[in-house]
Amino acid sequence: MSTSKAEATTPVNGSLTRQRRTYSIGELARMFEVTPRTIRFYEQEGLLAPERRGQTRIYHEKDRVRLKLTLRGKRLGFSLAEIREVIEMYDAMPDGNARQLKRLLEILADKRNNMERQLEDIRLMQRELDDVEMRAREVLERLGQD
Amino acid sequence: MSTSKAEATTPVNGSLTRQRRTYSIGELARMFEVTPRTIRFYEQEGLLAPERRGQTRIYHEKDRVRLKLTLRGKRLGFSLAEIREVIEMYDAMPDGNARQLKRLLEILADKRNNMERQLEDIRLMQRELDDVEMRAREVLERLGQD
DNA sequence: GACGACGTTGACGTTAACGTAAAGTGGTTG
DNA sequence: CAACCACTTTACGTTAACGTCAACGTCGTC
Repeated sequence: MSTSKAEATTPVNGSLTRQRRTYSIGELARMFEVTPRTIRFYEQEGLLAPERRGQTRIYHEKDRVRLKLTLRGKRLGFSLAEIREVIEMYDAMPDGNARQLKRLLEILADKRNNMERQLEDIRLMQRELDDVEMRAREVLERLGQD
Repeated sequence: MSTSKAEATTPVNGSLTRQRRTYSIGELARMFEVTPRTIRFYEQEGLLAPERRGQTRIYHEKDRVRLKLTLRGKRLGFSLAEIREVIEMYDAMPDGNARQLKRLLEILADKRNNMERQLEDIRLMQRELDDVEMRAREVLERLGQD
């Protein structure tokens, strides 16, 4: 998990007021700094279901958003299976039966707990980092003086 | 990544005012809800270096803290290799040369960026969860009325 | 002194999440 | 038309992080 910056938000809509609705796999890959292989793998795992023009995949806004959510979920440590579960339930929502919906709410509560824990972890970890950094700077100081 | 609760903080110091300094591998495992195998693996990967009484491992407070930090790091998505890198540099700090220390500060800055990004991710994810939950509740409502 | 609980070291197995290489298709461009 | 992309499928390879199993040693106790 190294540093990077790109988040690939909504495109800036260069000319007209609602266009550029589709993407190739390569475009999407560059946008999010993943490989096409990764995107195909996500499809194979049921996280994406792009349109097909013949053999080649055509991605729309919806697919892009899904990919974005998927990658965000990954950064938060969710497995692809977990992410898929939520996505599937979300898609099945309109006609979902009560049991399914309650199950979904359970999962969401679980994720929420997870988020809370991570927030706490982050706070603690930041303190640790502060501490280590302080010590490191002190040592550096002394090295400079001698 | 499922839900659980134990964090295994400092023991409550039952009788005297500074005791219970060592742990067996099994105790530690139960404390943090991992298997002994996991703990041995972390040692093999250079994250722990417990004392040995003959063959058997003896863990002190220091080791327990390290394990705690390691697991926290894991929950935040760091690899064992990354965690080890930080631990090693931390240990080598007192006599670390300037280059090493600067490298450490770089790594820390990197982790910090990571934390920031995760905070943002969590905020965004929480909104998504809110949204999904709302819709789910709406659908449930309608199911109840009809 | 047999038994069970706990510890030890190998060594091989497993899963998730891709990487990589091979071999083919379809379009456009000099 | 040949060369070059970008895309496709199939399939085997790889890495991290353990799980699992075998075979053994060491206590305490019944």
